Amino acid sequence: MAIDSSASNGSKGKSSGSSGSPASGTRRARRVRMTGAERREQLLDIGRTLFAERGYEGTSVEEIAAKAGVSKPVVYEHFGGKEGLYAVVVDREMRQLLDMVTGALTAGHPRELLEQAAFALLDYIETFTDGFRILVRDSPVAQSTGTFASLISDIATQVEDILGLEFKARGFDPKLAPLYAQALVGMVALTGQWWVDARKPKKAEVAAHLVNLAWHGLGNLEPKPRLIGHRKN
Amino acid sequence: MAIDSSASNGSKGKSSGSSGSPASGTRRARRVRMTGAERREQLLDIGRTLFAERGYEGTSVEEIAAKAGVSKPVVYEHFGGKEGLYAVVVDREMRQLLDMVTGALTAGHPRELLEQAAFALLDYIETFTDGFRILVRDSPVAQSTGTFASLISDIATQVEDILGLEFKARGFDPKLAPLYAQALVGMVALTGQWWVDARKPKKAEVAAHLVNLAWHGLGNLEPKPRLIGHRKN
DNA sequence: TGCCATACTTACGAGACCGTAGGTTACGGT
DNA sequence: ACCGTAACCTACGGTCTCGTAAGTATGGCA
Repeated sequence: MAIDSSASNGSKGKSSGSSGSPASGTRRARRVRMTGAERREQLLDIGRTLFAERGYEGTSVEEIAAKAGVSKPVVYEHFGGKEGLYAVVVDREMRQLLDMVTGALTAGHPRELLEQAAFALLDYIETFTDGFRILVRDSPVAQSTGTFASLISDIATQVEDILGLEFKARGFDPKLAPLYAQALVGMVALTGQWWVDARKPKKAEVAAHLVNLAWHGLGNLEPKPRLIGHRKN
Repeated sequence: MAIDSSASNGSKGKSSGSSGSPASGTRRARRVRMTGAERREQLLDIGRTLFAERGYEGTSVEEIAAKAGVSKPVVYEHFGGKEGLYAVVVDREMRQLLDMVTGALTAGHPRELLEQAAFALLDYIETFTDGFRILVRDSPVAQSTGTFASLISDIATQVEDILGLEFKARGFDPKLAPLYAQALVGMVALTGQWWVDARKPKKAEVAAHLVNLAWHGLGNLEPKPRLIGHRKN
């Protein structure tokens, strides 16, 4: 419950490294038996992958353990069970996504905020695809919190606040802010979900077009939208 | 494989009706033993409800049978198994939704099309909430077809065609049509998902605002958007 | 070198669930 | 009143999975 370094060593099977600078403290690199923390991270990694591709119920503890090269009780030792592991995986992903999006929603002009948030979400999706897949799927445990819908709503709430202010300043009904917030977030989220598979335009371009649509509308689309902040990747 | 009447008698448990005009042909109303078709419809109804709230893997055949007041083999008799029943449920829902949306995408002006499609989706969500929940969840069987993503893509493809023409006429790159189509569909779909729970503004109003956003953009929002076609419910 | 904590294993109990074999009851026509 | 068919049931085999009990190896440290 304390470790939070996103180390994520991608070792699978039992192949051992060749040489190596000592990774942590006085420990040697080549070994089968891991530190508690190392094993924990490895299990989280594997769990995330499997949960992403098979869902919660479709993944068995034995499978996770096997892929990590250990036996079931190890998993129970670390996380108390399947739900425990799943909870940690989901929690970390939600944190990650929320941090990225929230971080993007701090600058100034609403249009910039929109642009940054859209880009941030796409960035998260690209970087943590498995996590995104897990969040999109339905969480069996913890209906109230932990759902993707609740996460989306969480983000939407932040957008709401921004929109609410803007609406007030422009004389619109602020009660409609949630609706528009939801629509905007939904637009970006589902576009992201689509973009996960068909990565046709580049991330920045997708973001630019999303902003274009959201800001100008179909009636006044710009032919060649550009992001204000210049991003490369 | 032939019945398609959406009768959906909501009988649960074993309580028998009181009086009653004969429902079909010469049969009496009060009876425990149903016709094959009746039982089939009932099982589909119950299955849809349970799948909607617990997901595919979270629902057991025994549970479905129990809720219908019969035993497992009846389910196997009708649908050959859990997957069979699920497949029929999903198929019907996809058909329903696709019909409604496709039907809404036949008129003339793009803006009208957008308006009608948005309304159609909201209408489907309101009327067949359970079905929508099932479609939104992930289908375990049949990865290629049957997924919500594929359905969304299916709808998005139709929107693509419309947008593609419009883009060409306006001198935009038609290759971007998929992106904008996905964004629009995503906007409406996730707003609908949100609206399922918090039914705050009325359906028509939501549709009007969605059209407002999609058409004018945040930069040129109309204060009081109205639907062109006047709908009541 | 021997000890001891930590990492890890084998083996198993308990329960859930799918799917089926074979038998039973009610309904409708004759 | 009888009989066949369609609807339905009890009971069970087999598989899968979670979770636990009890025992084994490994590696640092006195």
